[in-house]
Amino acid sequence: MLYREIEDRLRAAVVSVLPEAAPESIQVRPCPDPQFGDYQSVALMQLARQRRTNPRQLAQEVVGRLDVSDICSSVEVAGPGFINFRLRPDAIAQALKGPLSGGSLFFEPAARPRTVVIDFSSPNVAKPMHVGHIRSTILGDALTRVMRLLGHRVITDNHIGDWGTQFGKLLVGWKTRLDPAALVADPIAELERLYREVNTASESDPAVLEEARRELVKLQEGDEENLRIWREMIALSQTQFDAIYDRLDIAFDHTLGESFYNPRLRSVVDELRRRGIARESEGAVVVFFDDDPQLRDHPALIQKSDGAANYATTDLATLEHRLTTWKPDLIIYVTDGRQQLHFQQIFAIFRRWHPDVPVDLAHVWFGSILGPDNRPFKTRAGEVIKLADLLDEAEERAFAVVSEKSPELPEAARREIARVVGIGAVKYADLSPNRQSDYVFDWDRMLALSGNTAPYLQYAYARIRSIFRRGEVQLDSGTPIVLEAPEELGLARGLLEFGLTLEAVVEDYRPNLLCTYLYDLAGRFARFYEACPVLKADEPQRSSRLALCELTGRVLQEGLAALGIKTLEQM
RNA sequence: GCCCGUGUAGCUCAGGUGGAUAGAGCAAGCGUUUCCUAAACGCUAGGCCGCAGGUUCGAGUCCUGCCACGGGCACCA
Repeated sequence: MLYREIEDRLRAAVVSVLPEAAPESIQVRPCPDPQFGDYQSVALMQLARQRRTNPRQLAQEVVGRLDVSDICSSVEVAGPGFINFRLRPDAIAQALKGPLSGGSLFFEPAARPRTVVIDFSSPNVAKPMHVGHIRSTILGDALTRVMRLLGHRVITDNHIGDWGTQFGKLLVGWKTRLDPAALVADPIAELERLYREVNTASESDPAVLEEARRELVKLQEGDEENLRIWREMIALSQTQFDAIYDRLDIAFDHTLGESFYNPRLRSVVDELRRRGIARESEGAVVVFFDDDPQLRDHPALIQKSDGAANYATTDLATLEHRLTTWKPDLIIYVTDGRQQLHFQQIFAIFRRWHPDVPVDLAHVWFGSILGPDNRPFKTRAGEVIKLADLLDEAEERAFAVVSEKSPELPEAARREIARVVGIGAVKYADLSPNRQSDYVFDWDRMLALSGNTAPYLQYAYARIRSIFRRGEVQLDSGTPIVLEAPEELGLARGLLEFGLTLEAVVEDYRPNLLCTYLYDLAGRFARFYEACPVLKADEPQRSSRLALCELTGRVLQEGLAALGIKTLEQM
C-alpha cells in the first residue's frame, strides 16, 4: 500500500524533527483535488499550532528529512502548510502488479483479527417483514461481509421476537377464530388478522383481554397445547423469514430468539439484586444510575411489578450468553436510533456487572424510515409496505429495463439479470445514505436503476467481462503496465484506495463509504472506457489496459460482494 | 422540561481527526454511437451549507444561543 509507505516515512521524518510527536497523529490521506497531488498530510499544521511555530517552516524542515523519491515524483509544501505527494506512475504500475500475481487485492487483512458477534434483522414472529426491517438486515449483513473480508471472525445472530405478551392474543385468536384455509394460503397474513381482531375485541371487551392474559400465563407455565401452537406460529414465521433471507442472500449462523433466554431471566435479576446493582422500587426491580449524569434521570427496569421480566432483562441474559459462548472482542447491535437510551442502559448495567470483561459493545443505530411527508412511513391504506412486495416490485422494474436494453436475451436470462439488478438496487439504496440520517422512503429512489445505484456498478463490471469474453488473456506480474493517459492514471489511483476504504467502513460501521468509493471507481472506469480503447490498442498498451480492466473488475466484484450485492457477466 | 439526532442545489442525498474554489444523482437544457455493452460519457444551469454570535491563519465541520422537524424519557419491545 503506497499511502501506508508514505505515511510511515513521513512519521519517521516528523519524529526526527519533533521527537515528542505522536506518530499516530500524523496521517496521510487522498488529496481532495488531483491538481494538488495524490496524497496529502495536514498534520504539520496541527503540530505547528500546538507548538506555536510556523507551519510552513516546520513542514519544510520535515520534507528535508524525507526521502520518498522512489515512490513520489514530487513532494511539495503548499498553502498554509499542506504536504502534497504526487505518485510516480512507475510506482503505481508496480503496485498494480501484486494483485495480478496472486497478491492481496489492495487491502491487507486486519493486523489483529477480532471475534465479533453481530445482532441484526430481528423480525417479530407472526408479523410480516416490512420496510422497517430492511435497514437492520442489509446494514448488518454488509458490515458482516466487510469485517469477514478483512479477516475478522464474525458470528451472526438473529435475535427474533418469539416471546412476549402478543402471544396471549394470538393464542386466543388461534383457538377461537382460525381460518385453516387462510392459514395455508398466507400464514402470516392470517396470524396478523387474528392478532388484530383479538386486539380490537379486547379494547371493548375486558373479558377478551383477561382470556388473552390467561392464555399467556398458560404458555409461560409450559401448557402443552399452547406450546405446540406457539411453536407452530414460530415455524410458520421462520419459513417466511427464510424466503426473504434467501432472496436477499443473507444467512445467519444462529437464530436464538428471545424465548431462548427465558429460563435465564430469573437468575439475571437475582444476581443483579444480590450484587446491589439493582433494587426494588415501586414494586419493580430497577437499576439506578446516580453517578452517571447521562442516565441519572433514566433508571432501567429489569423486572416489572407483576414479576415478569422485560426487554432489558432479556438483553442482559443474551449478552451474558454471547460472552460465555463465543468470547467475543466486540458485540454489535444494529437497530434503529430510537433504542439508543435502551442500549446505553444495557451497556452501563453490563459494565457494573462485569467490570473486568474487556469486550467492546457497539450500538450501530440508523435513522427512521419516513414517508414523503416526513412522518413515519405508511401507505395510503395505512399499511406498511411488506418487504416481499418491495422486492417483487424491484425485480419487476428491473425486468422491464433489461427487456428494453437487451431484448435479444432469452427470457430466463433476463429474469435472472432482473433478480440480481433489482435486489442489488434495493440494497444499495439502503446502504448508500449515511446510516444515521432519517430515511425518506420513495419507490422511485429505492428502485432507481440509473445514476448512483448498484446497476451502475454492475454495468461497469459487465462491460469489463464483455471485453474478456472476446479473447483469452494471460495476465501476471510480467504483464507490462504503462500509465500515460490521465484516465489510466486516474483509474489506477482509484484502485489503490480500496483497502483504506474497507478499513474506514469497519472503523465507523459505515458501509456508505464503500458505496461512495465503488461509485467513484466505476466513474473512473467509465471515463477510461470512453477514452482508451483496450482490445484495439497496440502493445504494450493493450496488455496494460487489460490488466487495468481485470483489476477494476476484481475490486468492483469484491467490493460489491462486501455489500452483499452480486455481479453479472452480462446485462 | 431534559436527553439523542437531523436541517447542504427544485427533489433525494454525500461531505473520516477543522483545511485549499462545497460535491453527486434525479429532474431541466445542449451535445456524443461506422469504434471493446449509450443501463454510458461530456457540457450548461442551479448554493446567505436553518438563523445569530463565538473560537483561529482557516468553520458545512468545533462551542454557545435561538428556530424548525424526528425520536426517546419506569412496568411495550
